[in-house]
Amino acid sequence: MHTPHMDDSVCCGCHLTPFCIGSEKLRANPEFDSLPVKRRFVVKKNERLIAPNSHFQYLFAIEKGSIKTVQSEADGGELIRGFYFSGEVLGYEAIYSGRYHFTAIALTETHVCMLDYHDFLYYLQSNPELQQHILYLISLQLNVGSYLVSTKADRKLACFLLDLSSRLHRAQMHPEFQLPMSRQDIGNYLRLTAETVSRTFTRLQQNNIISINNKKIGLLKIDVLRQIAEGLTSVE
Amino acid sequence: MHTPHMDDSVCCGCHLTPFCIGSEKLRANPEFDSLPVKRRFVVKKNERLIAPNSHFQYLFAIEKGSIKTVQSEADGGELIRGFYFSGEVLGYEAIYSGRYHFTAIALTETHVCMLDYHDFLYYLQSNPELQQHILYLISLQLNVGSYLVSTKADRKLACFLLDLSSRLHRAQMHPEFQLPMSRQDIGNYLRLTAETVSRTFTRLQQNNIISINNKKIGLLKIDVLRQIAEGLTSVE
DNA sequence: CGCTGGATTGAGGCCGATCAACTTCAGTGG
DNA sequence: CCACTGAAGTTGATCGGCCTCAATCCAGCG
Repeated sequence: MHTPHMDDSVCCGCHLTPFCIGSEKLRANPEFDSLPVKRRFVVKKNERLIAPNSHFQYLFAIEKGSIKTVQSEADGGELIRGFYFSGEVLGYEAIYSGRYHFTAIALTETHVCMLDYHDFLYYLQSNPELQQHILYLISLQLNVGSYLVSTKADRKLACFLLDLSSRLHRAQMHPEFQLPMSRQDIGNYLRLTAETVSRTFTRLQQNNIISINNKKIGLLKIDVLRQIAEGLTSVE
Repeated sequence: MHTPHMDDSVCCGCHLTPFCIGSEKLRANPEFDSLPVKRRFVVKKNERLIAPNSHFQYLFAIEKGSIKTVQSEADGGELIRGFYFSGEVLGYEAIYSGRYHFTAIALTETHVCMLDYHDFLYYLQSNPELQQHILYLISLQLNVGSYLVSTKADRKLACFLLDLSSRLHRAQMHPEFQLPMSRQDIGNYLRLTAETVSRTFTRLQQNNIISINNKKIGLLKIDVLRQIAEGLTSVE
């Protein structure tokens, strides 16, 4: 991990905020402890947050920014396991094995909170609401990226764009947004080549379903995009 | 759900057994409560355990047998989301939405325990060890089926067979086993056609990497199979 | 201004889907 | 026990979509 510098800005929150310092609830009931946040810091673009195969110790809450987790394959290829955006929590996959079987890299400047997992477990004991909430969050995680199994490229990309449009802005659906990752990253995630991603974007644009200008995406016909995402239509 | 009949046989356990009736630990410390098991019953082959889109209320622990979860798609196709075998627990995916977005069907006669989720949460409060254990189990679940994103058919199937060989017998790796599901089910899970599954099996057999006789599988060269699973080699 | 890496576009080949024929298997009833 | 039947599995021929490789375009930046 590159030497991160501490973050003294105002926290804009994450999925664990209800249990964290300064939440409404905790201010009203100072007898409750807050989540044991180890420290907050900033990871710069293209810097590494987690080294591959390193020992699992922390969950990372992303306050602001975007992260990719990358698994290098035996054949030399790189597989992107997931993208994580503002508000989301990263690291659950590593609990079972005690190791992060991936590298985590910031796609944009990213503000992160570290939560020591053992402290977290200890805090969990005294907080049944968090017990329920954490099961909810991991359950959500189990359903993320289920569209990866689609076979058609246009379907995968339609799902991907719809997914991004709601996750990039803290679950608020936005029809316009900036792609934080490259075509290659998208391809590595969806198991397509960058060329196929590019071609499919072009076709979607030619049909006026999306607009695309480098990394700037606009969803023009969301209903059509949803139909493609469900496999009911194709482009061209 | 078809009218299930109660199971009065001896329990052979599941991933939650350490917290359940009759475990070593609980017999030694009778002051601890046991997990609130609602009831045990048997689901016959091809019968339904969970109706599609039904309200989430229970986690299901599979004591013995095999289950598939099926999601019907808008285009009429059927996607198999997962297979569950002896010892495994089914239902985490439904926590976040409060609904099972799938059908669960028994592939073979299956013995199941129902756990009411609200009772489970209540029990969880008083049991930090279970808190830790359940996070471990769901973390494991997050990593199941990660090989689905492979692009090549032989690679998917190699991963699938290795996965099955260890999961079918309570995490004990067995080089010989019986496939509980059809070629079509395998295809729907791996996003291949039944024809491709059949052809790939045949090629693996011709190279003496596996033996296959209808549903009976033997893994002859596990090291080679692992290489294929990692994308280092192909068949033929 | 040229450099560099990402993005786009084009031509050709391969793998898995599709469609169809055939074989094998499991279950049923005579 | 065998004959029948429908489902599951295998095998073959063809087609199409994505990959591959290569050239070009473009944006950001010194």
